[in-house]
Amino acid sequence: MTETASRPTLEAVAARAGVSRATVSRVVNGGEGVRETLVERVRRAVDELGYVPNQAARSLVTRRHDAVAVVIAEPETRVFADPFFALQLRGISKELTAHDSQLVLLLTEGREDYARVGRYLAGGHVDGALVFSLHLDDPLPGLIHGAGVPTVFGGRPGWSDGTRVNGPTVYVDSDNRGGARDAVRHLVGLGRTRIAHITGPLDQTSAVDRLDGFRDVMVDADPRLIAESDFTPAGGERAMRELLDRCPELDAVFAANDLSASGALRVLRERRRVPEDVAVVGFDDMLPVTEQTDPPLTTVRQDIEEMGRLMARILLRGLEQRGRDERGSMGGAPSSVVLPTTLVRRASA
Amino acid sequence: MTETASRPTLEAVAARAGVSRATVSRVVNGGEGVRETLVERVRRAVDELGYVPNQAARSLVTRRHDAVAVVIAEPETRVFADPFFALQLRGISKELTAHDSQLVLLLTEGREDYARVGRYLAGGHVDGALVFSLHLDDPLPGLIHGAGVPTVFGGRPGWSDGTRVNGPTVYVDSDNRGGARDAVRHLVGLGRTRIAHITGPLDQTSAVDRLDGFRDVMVDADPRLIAESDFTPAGGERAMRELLDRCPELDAVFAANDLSASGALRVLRERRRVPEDVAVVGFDDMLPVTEQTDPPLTTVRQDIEEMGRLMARILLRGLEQRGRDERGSMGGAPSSVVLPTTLVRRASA
DNA sequence: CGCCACCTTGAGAGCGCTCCCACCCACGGA
DNA sequence: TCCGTGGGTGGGAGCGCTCTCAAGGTGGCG
Repeated sequence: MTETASRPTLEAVAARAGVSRATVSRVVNGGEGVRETLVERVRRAVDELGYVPNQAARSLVTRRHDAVAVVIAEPETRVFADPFFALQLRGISKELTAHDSQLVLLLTEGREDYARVGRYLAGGHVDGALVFSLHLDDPLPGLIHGAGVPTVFGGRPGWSDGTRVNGPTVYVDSDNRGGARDAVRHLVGLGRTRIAHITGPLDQTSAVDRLDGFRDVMVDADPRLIAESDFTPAGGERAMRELLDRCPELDAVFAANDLSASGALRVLRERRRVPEDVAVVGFDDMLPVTEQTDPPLTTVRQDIEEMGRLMARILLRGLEQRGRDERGSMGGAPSSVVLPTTLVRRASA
Repeated sequence: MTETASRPTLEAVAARAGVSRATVSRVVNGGEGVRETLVERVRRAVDELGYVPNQAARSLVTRRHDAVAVVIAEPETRVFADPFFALQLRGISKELTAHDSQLVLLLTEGREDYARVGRYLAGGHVDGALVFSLHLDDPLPGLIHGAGVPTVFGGRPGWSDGTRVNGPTVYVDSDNRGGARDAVRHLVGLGRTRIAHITGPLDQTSAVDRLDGFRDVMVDADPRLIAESDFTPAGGERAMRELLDRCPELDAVFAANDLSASGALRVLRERRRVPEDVAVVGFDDMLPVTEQTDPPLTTVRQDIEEMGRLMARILLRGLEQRGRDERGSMGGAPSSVVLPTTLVRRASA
């Protein structure tokens, strides 16, 4: 804890450089249309005084904040057990930094917090928002729409009745369905015929999409070969036991994520040989998990950091646009992006 | 991406409620010294108009931001592989939320980013900072001190020459040394005599402290029983192999964290029985790791979320103090806190 | 009945900045 | 020589809020 010195103002710099506030302001903001000698002089004054613009004063007039909120709506502890968000945050952070924007992190603990988030966003503290981890029928998109803040979602928001609440929604997502298809096709290509699926929590579109991808390939899959789970290792164990009970003859498992695959693998190791008897494929390619399972896990890679970066990029581009044409030319409304996935072969399948 | 409506101002609320701006301001900020009937009236006007105070305008005059920066200075990818930060963030977030403060996240990628962080902090955008993951001789504390921002560190900062750069530094840390002692004593209590230690990266005070704790108990430990590592599972594997080579007769291992313990365990499983031949203790009690190793890992628990919460609490308290006595009464300068750890017995030792 | 004290309210200044607009000063062409 | 043009500069308003201070109203007490 140390003392804050009172910081120099534009006025002070102007006085020192012997020019007006307006000129200093121009220099500080790029120096367009100011004689080179003056620019020099002002720059020197800025350095000497250690001047740093007061962001509050600036925002007050520009109505820009150079800040973006990142909303992580995930009450469950699970989130913190996997590096998913950390990676996305990292991608976001990099992109925002490159655009001199700040990252305001809003973590919610259950839906009671939604009101707070809504209030904050409506309060015009940030230029835009990046929102994660929505569940089916989540009220957050509606809330955010109400707040009137430009937003990009991480993962496709979904509603159980298939409608969109309002307006177009921009999101960045992985090609979960396509990736799942690739995974299952790979198993088929290995000659497996009794392929099981351990799902994620089906109130998340990513889990639903992966299940759909599974079904795309296994068109009339025996329902006993599908076990609902929750993306956790423990859940994966449970589901795997269930599957083995119901269908001892299964010869492959596609788990909706690496974590649940690792749980499944633990169970399988006691009763089967992997991949000889049962081949296993995961999803995500979370390195610390996939490389250290026994055997190493074949999985579907998605570039999580890139997703984060892309979300930020799309949002910032939208904000720029919006700033440029004062009265919304419908020109380049940003649209959603679905990133491709790739199958990563390791030993488990 | 949606449109921002122009938001109502204090003025508008005042007009609607038929009072002055000053009165509305009073009500919005707690309503002290305003007649109850007026408070009512203003509150209603606020609701009807959906008024939300403009933070920029407010900060401009109060010089407070109700925002705290969280600086995570960790270039290595490793960070994102363990839930450590996520948990701390969560604790911090909870505490800040309870005090209506926002969390501005500053992630750095290597030291090139330090200047940016320094500039940001010096820019007076936030009321204080919480800083993590310092390494030995890290320039960040100096930078931050220069910026004059009240700061609480996560983990004890350290300098190789044993000095502090300047002024008193406030930090929150676990009792790494004491926890390590407990772990090793537990192994001794189990009758183990040839106890090895897998260290963390020794440019971090936590790793050094744990090593010191190990040495406190194993006063003249054979240096061959100490293997330097890096807190990762892979590093743990490597170190374990090294130890087994050098000292095949070892009968216990204290790993500086759970991740490296899990790596060690993987190696041990192939060559020894755990815990019969070799007992293993970790550190952190990272549930997703400790509960799923084979066998489940005995470890030293630290309450990471609580550390985060405490850091925030100390910082906020300091800020309050500081606000109260305009000219720093030396009264209650906040001081560092070291949290106790507890040994959690599972099957590995 | 008058005076003083206290509580509530409003007026107004000003936080530090941006941005519009008017001004000044070369210039160049008529 | 005079006026028009245009780039460079400064003046000043105002963003939305807080906070000081003075004005007004009320009650208690002499």
